[in-house]
Amino acid sequence: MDSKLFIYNTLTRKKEEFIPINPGHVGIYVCGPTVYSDVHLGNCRTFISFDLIYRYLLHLGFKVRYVRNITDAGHLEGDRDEGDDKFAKKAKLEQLEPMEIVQKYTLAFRDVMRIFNTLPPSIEPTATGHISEQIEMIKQILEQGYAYEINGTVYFDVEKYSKEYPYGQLTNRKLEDLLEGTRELGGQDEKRGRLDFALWITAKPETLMKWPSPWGWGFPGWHIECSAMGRKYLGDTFDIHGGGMDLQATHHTNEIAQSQACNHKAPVKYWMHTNMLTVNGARMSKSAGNGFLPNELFTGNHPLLDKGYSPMAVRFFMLQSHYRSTLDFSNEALQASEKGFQRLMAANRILNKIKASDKSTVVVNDLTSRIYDAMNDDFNSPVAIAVLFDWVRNINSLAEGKESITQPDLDLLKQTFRTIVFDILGLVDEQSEGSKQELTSNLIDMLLNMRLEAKARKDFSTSDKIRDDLAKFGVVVRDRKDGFDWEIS
RNA sequence: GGUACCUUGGCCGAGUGGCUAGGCAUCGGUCUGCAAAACCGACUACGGCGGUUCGACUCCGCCAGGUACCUCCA
Repeated sequence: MDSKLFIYNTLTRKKEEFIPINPGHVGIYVCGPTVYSDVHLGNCRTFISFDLIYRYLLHLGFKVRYVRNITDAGHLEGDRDEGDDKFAKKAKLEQLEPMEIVQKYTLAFRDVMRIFNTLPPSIEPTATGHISEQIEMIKQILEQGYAYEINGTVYFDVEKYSKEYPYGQLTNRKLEDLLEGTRELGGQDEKRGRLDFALWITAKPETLMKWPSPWGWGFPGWHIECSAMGRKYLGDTFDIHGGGMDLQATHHTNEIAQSQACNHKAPVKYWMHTNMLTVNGARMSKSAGNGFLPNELFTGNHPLLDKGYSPMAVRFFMLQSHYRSTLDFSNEALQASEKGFQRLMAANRILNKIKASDKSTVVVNDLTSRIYDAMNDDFNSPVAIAVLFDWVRNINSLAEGKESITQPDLDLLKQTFRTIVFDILGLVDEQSEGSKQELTSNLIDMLLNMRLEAKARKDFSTSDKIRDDLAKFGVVVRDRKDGFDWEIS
């Protein structure tokens, strides 16, 4: 492909041509979940978006190292340093060891990711597994004079840093504005500057997860893990760093500051941020209590849901909007996507029934080029899906003989269509999976062949009975000119 | 309060200075023993008020409404 890939870079607020640092290779870091509770659908959206991005980069032939961390340490509640550690708090609540909490929710997270058919990252590093790297980085930042220690806690000196580097560049803000916007913090604060944040936090007697450090027993601040692990696995400067938009202002801003202060290099070339999933216009979040758990969605067991939705219908729903747009979550929207998704899958099956002829009235290359145009424009999956639906129409017309296609073109169409749908968009035809399904499908075929015979001898009462009985089990039958078609509703 | 962003047809959602995605729903028609599916066709929108322009939904300004961030959250 000689067409160019463009990526919207939060740093410059523009779409920029993607030029990897090392030709042919891409290093990408995505902020993963904090595993002290179940991930909700909003979290899933971000990881599904980056899965699309990962898949497309792979498709383009890049050798990609995709790093997505698991945050399993630290994370104070509130910006004051007297907050509780999330893991310790949750551990107390569930009467478990903090690492039991971590294990439980890490496994649950991976299950959910698998259900949504996301590819596993190349490396999934944990914060607790990289304490020494984080301590090392903090030492380096201290040595360079961008941090200070007070009573075993190490703070990053934002004001000193901002004299040399643009601190608020990721959100296009000036330091003065940020200072102005900082709220009054109640109580005493040992930090020198209002914007300073902790790199290392001293352990209190009740702190459960703590490690020895040059500053005594403690645990790492939230932001340092990504700086340390990104550097370790992807280098001082790497290609893409991603995460949800909610991380942009604080987490990523501080990450840049730490890395820059330590390495004196911009850590990342392209910053990518995915937008929020909303419910009735408001952001889905843990604290707001409007989160949906994946399982509630699959089963429909939630007051706001009319019914359950399959994982692939949900994935498709998410891919139908652009990753930088908010996406509003509703029954109607979900149902529309579910039907569209089924139509797409049906077209894929119909593809197998098309017979080649001696000339083509459709231009397969149109599909290919339009898909690349869409995806190269900042991974525009909704436009790609629109193109796919134009071809759903073509595929149906081909099956009905209204259009014709040669064998080489048909082979190309099948290959292209499936590459897009399954490899790039990462969808799965849930209906055609597994051996049990195969048996079911054979049984249904058998019954429908009997029905065909009944119809041939005009025994419509029998043929209707077969159809109606199948309908009772949820099998929808459709007659076709050359036989039949069915699906499980 | 500060800083950004958003407002598209019944719903969801792309996008562009002129050629007006797509999905779902709805209404006609074709096909069918009936039904469904499929196909064909219809419905042609861009918050309000000004401005720039030959021309704006797309650019600028103001207003209204909304959202996010500034505090843990993808």
